[in-house]
Amino acid sequence: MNNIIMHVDANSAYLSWEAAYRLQKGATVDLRNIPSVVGGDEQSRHGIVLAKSIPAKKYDIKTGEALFTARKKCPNLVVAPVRYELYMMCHNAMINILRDFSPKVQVYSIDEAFLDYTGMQAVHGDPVSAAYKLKNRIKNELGFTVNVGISTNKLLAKMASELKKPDMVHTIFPEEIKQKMWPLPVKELFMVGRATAPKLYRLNIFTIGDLANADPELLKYRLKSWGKLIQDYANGIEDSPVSENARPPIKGIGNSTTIPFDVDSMDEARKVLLSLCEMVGMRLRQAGFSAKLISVYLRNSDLQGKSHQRKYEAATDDTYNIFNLSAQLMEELWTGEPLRGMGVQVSELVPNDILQVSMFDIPNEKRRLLDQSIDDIRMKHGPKSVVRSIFINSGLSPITGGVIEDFKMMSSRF
DNA sequence: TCTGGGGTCCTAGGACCC
DNA sequence: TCTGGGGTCCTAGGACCC
Repeated sequence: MNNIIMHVDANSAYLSWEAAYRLQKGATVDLRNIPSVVGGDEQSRHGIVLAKSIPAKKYDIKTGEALFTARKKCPNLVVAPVRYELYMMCHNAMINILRDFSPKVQVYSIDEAFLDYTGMQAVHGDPVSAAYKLKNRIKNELGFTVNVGISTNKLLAKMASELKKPDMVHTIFPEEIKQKMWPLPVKELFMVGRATAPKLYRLNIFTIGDLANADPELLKYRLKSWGKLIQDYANGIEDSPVSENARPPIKGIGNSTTIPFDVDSMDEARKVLLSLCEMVGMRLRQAGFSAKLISVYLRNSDLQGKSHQRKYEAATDDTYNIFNLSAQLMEELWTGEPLRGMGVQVSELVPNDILQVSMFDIPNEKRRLLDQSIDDIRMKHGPKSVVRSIFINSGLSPITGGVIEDFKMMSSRF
């Protein structure tokens, strides 16, 4: 018997959620019906479009583009600020409804999830009518719309949910691939991004169908293993399971930020780094891991990025250690050009409970207790309740990044 | 006036060892 | 001074996703 998989995708998630929230608060205008976007704060150089309404799309406004250019395309564009706590609430409410339709739900991102409907027909009826019920329940109870894609695997379900939007149910069953998926531009295929698409164009591959029927040897020669992966996808071949709640163990924790002004002194650079390390350290300790690999990322005013990393035999979760090691890496990497952005990433994580060495390290033990009590206060009273004095009057945030509680992105691959 | 922030996975090339 | 190949580890960068 065939599997039945659904993919549920909230339409223009951040924007719809903001719109629903405003209506609930008594707003008279629905952001979804006017040209509007959710975007960052331009004053602190975080000014990009994160989500757009359908009317905004008509002005050719694109997700990821600068707010400035978006407003040039549409002078009366409404810009709403980012509100992650709201998004988390909407996410949770949406997932709870999905769980009523099947116990096997895989959260894929903040606004997408897979649902394994195999064997659920006896309870909720045929897949298409169940999908309509699900979609309408979300619309009626939560006030926003979703697209539902239905097929026999995750790839096809996801491709189906991305057909016409919003508020729609689509199927792409294997026998429908040729008719519904092959005519689409090849860049619409999952895993064909802005680097792969031009390579395919040069091979005269313009549609998903072209890719499906291309010479496998040619693809292998030009695109290595990637060629095989995307050709399989073009043919609807994919068989990863819907893995409910099985959160894969985290591999790394990173924080990066665009600084409101270009940094050109070592002193300032160290402060930014420290504010990033504070959050990395806290999240690392909260997750119960220590890290062996530390990596620093710098971005200059031309938006060129570079990184430098080093592996340490002694794993650490100590903010002070992480900061010192990353500061050293930064000094080795930085040639003094003005910096627009910086990042710190730790990986090669070791669970603290199997790590004993640092327990015997008395000087570290003292700092460990300090970190722990600061974490406790910050968890209770907010991340900025304890602030290092060097940040006072610095124009810099004393702690940056990752406030979004316990939310984890899944792998970008199935 | 330019383009955020969080992830995962893969690959190329060099170092080093046998 | 010149001559191998294989395996593994490491780093930097690039690919993709939302």
